[in-house]
Amino acid sequence: MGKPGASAPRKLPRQERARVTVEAILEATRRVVAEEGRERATTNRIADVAGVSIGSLYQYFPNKDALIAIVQEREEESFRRNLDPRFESLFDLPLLDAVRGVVGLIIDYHRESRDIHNALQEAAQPGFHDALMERWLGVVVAYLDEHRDEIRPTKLELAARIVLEALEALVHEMSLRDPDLLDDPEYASELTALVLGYLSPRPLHA
Amino acid sequence: MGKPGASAPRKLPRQERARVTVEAILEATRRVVAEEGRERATTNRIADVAGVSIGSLYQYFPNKDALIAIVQEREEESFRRNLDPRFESLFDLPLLDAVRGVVGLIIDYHRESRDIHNALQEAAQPGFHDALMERWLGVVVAYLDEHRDEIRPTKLELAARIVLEALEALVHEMSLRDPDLLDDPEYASELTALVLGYLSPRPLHA
Amino acid sequence: MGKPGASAPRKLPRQERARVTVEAILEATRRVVAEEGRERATTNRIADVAGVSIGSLYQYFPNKDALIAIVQEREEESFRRNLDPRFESLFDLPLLDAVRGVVGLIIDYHRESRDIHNALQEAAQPGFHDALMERWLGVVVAYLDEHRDEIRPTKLELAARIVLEALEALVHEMSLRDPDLLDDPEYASELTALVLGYLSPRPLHA
Amino acid sequence: MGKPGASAPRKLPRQERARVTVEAILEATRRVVAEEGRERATTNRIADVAGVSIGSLYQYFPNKDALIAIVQEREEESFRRNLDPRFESLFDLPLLDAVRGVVGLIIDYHRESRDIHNALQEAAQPGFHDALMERWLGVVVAYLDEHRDEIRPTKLELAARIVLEALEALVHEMSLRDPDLLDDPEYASELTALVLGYLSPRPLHA
DNA sequence: GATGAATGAGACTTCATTCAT
DNA sequence: CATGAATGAAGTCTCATTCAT
Repeated sequence: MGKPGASAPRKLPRQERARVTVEAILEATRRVVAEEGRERATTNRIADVAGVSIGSLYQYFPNKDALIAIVQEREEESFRRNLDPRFESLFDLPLLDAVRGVVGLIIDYHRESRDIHNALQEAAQPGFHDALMERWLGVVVAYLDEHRDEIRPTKLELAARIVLEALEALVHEMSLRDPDLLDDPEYASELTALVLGYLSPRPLHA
Repeated sequence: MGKPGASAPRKLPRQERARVTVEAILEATRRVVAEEGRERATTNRIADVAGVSIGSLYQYFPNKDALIAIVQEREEESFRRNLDPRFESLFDLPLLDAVRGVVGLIIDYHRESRDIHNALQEAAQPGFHDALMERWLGVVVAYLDEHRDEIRPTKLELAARIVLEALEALVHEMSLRDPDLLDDPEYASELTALVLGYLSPRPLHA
Repeated sequence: MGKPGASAPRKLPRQERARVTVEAILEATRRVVAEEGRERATTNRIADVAGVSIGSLYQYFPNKDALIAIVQEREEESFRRNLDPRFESLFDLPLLDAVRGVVGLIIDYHRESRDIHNALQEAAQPGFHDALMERWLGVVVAYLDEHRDEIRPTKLELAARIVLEALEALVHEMSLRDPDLLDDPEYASELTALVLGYLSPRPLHA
Repeated sequence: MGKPGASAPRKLPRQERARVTVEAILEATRRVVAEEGRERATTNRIADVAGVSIGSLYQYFPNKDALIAIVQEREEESFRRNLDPRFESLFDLPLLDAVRGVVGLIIDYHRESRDIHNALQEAAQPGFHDALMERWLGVVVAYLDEHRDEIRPTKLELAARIVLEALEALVHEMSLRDPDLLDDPEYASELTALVLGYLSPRPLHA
């Protein structure tokens, strides 16, 4: 995973009790990182919030970085499980609906995960963002390829990247700056317009 | 500024010598943060790079956060001075040219300032980004207002925000992930297409 | 023994199963200490190597020091059983052969037990060395007494100590620094010469 | 140097005050290691004994190992300065006097430095012993070479090693076990006899 | 009895900040 | 004013030992 400490728990919990502890630590990490930021997320604080001794934390995680990396992976995995199916189901829809769907999906995603997403992204690590982006990119490229004659751009990978990155950034920013906007249908429809306008074959400056 | 001990130097330098010292410290901070990242930017390291004793640093800056805040402000100010005039000069151009100009401006901006921008943004502090955004927003809104009849969106502030945020994010991402793309005219033209497509009055799904 | 909680198992194993456990722990301790050094010999590691839970370890040994003390005693005991008979059998031989025999014995001893001997000696505890020394000293003194008229020294205890200590030290050093020398018959013969030269009644500087 | 942390102070003291601090730390290390053993020699304890904050310790020494390595080097250096000249001056004397001199020297050396020598040797590091041994070995070999026709051994390096190692070990042991013996002239004369008997050309078992 | 989960004192080290010179 | 020495809270991590199951 690039960074040190990798991701394998140093000891696998055998008893139920231990599984609870591990879970508490992971959840505490998630919360502390999300709510108080990465700087505040000291191992002592995490152990504290988890209601567990510092020793227990190190019984299951080899070091702080590994712990945070694991939380990150889990977050990612969780989003993967939630969003990927919804995302892929948009595949069969016509352009307009597909775009609307993607916009909605990204908005939902940020609504749910604002804090953790944000705090984790703060890290230098590749993070979420990239993983998501990477996986979705392929799907979008394939979709654009299938609808090649309905759209203007020809460099599909570039186009896909522009679309996804723009949506992600815009929603992300808004989720930080003006969260209420996420619930405003007009915002969603403007984002849809942004994407459709970009893809649209019509002459731009006739 | 959110943080304590914000941004006023604790003591204004009276003598020339002192002004030089303050300058050295600020420049050292900038360099260390930009080149070695925020973690490595300890006050002792900064003083060292500045060729100044740690005591002197604290003579002029009440604490580390304030020091960094000031550097941030100065960076911002510097960009303001460089970019604002160029930005405002686009004001008089027709839509197409104006958009092209803004795209070029943002690309230039990131080309020059990747490291420092990036390192500072890492902070939780509002940062650059926002300041820039805030100021430009007004200009863009005004411009859109003047060209109201050439564009589709009616909520001008929202539209301006979408445009600026999308451009900023896309260029920022690319500057990190694929810096060479910043020099590719095709990338610039796609970004232009994105914005024009969004603003364009033509019916999107007639 | 100087240290607290010295050397009595906190609980004597009644069942066969328990005896096996105790044995496994002691053997694991021996191996870990010998092969990985005293620093690596944590109680958890020992329990692990013994294939036993840490709880079991503490069921039979009150603390780490006691555990190691016991291992030490057993090592000593083992050498006692192996070497003492051979040592005592030299008793009846004439001086030259007796000395040769002792030299050979000490060399063998170190060849076999370099690691454990070494690792245990590292401890501040009196250790092996002394126990061995103490027991053998008496035998040597008795022997010298019997051969009183063939040797120069009259303070027999001092002489015995000098002889044994010199041999032990020289072999020990060589076993660490140049182990191959232990197999070189010339080394053995030089050691023999050292002892005989010391004991020899002949005028040294006539 | 072998071990980590090397030996360069991380920062050279400029002011007299700092030099005093550094000295206090080194002396405290020496004392704590000598009097309480290596295990007890924690950096906090050392700082405490030095009457200095833990931060000051780390201002001048990069880590514990380096600190101890430096103390070791200094000890060695100190002995070098004290003993080497005396040792080399024995060079010109006839065999009997030279041996007596060496015995005396080694006894003096241990009388002065029992504790520190002992504690430092405990370490796995090459240590004192070896350094001393190595340097002296050459001198002794040269001496034996010059007196080649007065002595029996022909493998001079081996002989030198046996002599030095035996003396060192015997004196070392005695300094731990029966320190008063170090002041007993009879002990010295027995050691002399040991060496002379070994070197003596007379047939041992004619 | 056995297991292994849990504990927490304490070791090492960093770094923002103060203070004597 | 400038210097840099000194401080110590706080962070990461280990490991002997206890305790619930």
